[in-house]
Amino acid sequence: MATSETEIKAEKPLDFIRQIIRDDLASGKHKTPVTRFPPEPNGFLHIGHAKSICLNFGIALENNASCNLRFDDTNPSKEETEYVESIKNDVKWLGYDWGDNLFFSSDYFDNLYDYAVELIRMGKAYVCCLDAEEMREYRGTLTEAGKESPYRNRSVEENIDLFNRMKNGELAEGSHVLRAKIDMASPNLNMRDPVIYRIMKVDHHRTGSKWCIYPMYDYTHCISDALENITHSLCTLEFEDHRPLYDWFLDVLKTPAHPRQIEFARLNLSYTVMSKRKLMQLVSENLVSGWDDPRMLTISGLRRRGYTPASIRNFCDEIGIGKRESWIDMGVLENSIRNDLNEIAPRVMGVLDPLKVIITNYPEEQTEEIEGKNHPQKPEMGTRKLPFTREIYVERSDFMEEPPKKFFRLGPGREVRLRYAYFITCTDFVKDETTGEITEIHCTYDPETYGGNAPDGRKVKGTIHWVSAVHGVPARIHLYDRLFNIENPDADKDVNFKEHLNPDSLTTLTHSVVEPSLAGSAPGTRVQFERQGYFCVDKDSTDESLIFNRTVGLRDSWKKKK
RNA sequence: UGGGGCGUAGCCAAGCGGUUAAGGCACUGGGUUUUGAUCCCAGCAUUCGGAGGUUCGAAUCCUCCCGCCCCAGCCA
Repeated sequence: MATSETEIKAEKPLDFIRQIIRDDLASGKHKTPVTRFPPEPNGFLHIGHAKSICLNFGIALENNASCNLRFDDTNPSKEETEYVESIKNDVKWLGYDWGDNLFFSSDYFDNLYDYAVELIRMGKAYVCCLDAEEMREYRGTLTEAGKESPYRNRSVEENIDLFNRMKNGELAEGSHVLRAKIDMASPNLNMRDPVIYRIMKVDHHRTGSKWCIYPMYDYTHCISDALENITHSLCTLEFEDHRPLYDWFLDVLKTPAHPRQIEFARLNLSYTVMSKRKLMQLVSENLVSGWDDPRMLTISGLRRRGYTPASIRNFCDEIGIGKRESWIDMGVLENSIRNDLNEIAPRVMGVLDPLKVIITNYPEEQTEEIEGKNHPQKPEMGTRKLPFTREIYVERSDFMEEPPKKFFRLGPGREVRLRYAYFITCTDFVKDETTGEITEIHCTYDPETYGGNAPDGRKVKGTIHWVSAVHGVPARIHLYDRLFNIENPDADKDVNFKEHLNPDSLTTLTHSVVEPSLAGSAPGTRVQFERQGYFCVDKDSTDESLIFNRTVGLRDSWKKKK
């Protein structure tokens, strides 16, 4: 087992980042890699973050190295402790461990301040009094160089004094910023004297009221990486233009280490949105039930939906790491959870939309205990007893009054197998003439077919699932479909993404009946309802009121054909 | 029309001057099956955005062209 796994890993080609790391190790540039996952605590983690988490922690694991969890908390106006806890929880749930390496950018506020003073002393930074509007004008455009700020050549002393007064809260928000002195004519806008500190008279979730100036991302991130001795700082493509700035700070400040920033493409999934802002909007406008709504592609949503950590890790592994902006089909994610659940989920029977069947030749008071396999390919998963009675429920969709030829289920005069039980033949049905609804069907069973085989060798094409009407346990079932009804809800800039919300993304079934072995199932329990799909007991489920969430349906080639 | 990136099948993605251009998803056909599931087997790019060039040999190197993405927050 261990051998075959390592063989598989050895065969799998390395992505370009792992190749770089392998080369850096081979050349002796680094003894061991150190990575980091740097979320901003301003929202919940989603499947896109999982890609980054699996990359960074995965590299650490493969190299027996460490990956730091660092909260990038430089903007106290947007960040909250609540998110810190949810993020830690989600990373842990995904199966990763940062050990003692839990950090916050705010841990480095003192260092960052000292480095800023050093920049000023070197004549590489200055306090600028341009307001936001003016600064934009001075910055120039994509095709025209910017103009130098009139404050660009203040003396070191004046800059030190002003920066000090910024820090001491003597100056108003927006009135002054500290800027790096680089090159207003650079074709890279990030190099046109970027702001490195701004005044924000806001309490910080960790440092309280200690600071009223806060450092900007570009300045903070590279130095934080250097202070933590990160070797490879992995981020998404939009930061490619920031790399020269990343390197500039570290070169000028001569930090003890100079990590290498490498950019990779972020994950895009069809039929969903991935930006934290939009997810936040869905939550705050109650378009979903919360961050953990099972339709949300947040880690907590996927967890509640029934996804396993392994399935998410496999998914991330499968989609690979590259620099092309790609769109992954939702089916790939669904496939990864099916693959995992197919192996581990016990099979059970549950009738989502019940239709009563009366087996007219079965004794009224009789109950038989029929044995069902918990997994047809894995006898080690054991068996369970299924009570069989004269009245049972079957799936409404398993009966048709006028079935087409290829319909291998119940219809007038047709014979099917009840899974693990008997062959039954439909003899009659009752229909509500006003609504046209079939209210019950009558069948006879063949006592010779106990267990599901006919001694005379006769075959049936269909096997359907069932639950005893007297022993069945009522349940509420949530069926989920994609949250949006078009592949890319963000594509059209003129149409709000919310216009594309799928009105049928949630279907609640309140009259479902499941087999009695499921009574009292604990939240988080995952099963396969045979012929239906994989389901997970919802966190709000109780012994009195069972709730199942459909994680994903089974592949259905019959539905496809229709 | 500045700068930085990216183009291999319907969707991902290997490939790193000499291979029949990996693999997965999807799709199609067949087999097994007491889940129309799973599993198994087979098929699925004479061609790598386009055009030239270098070379005995190019998806891989060079040139030009085309297309797409990102950048003008005191957000990250």
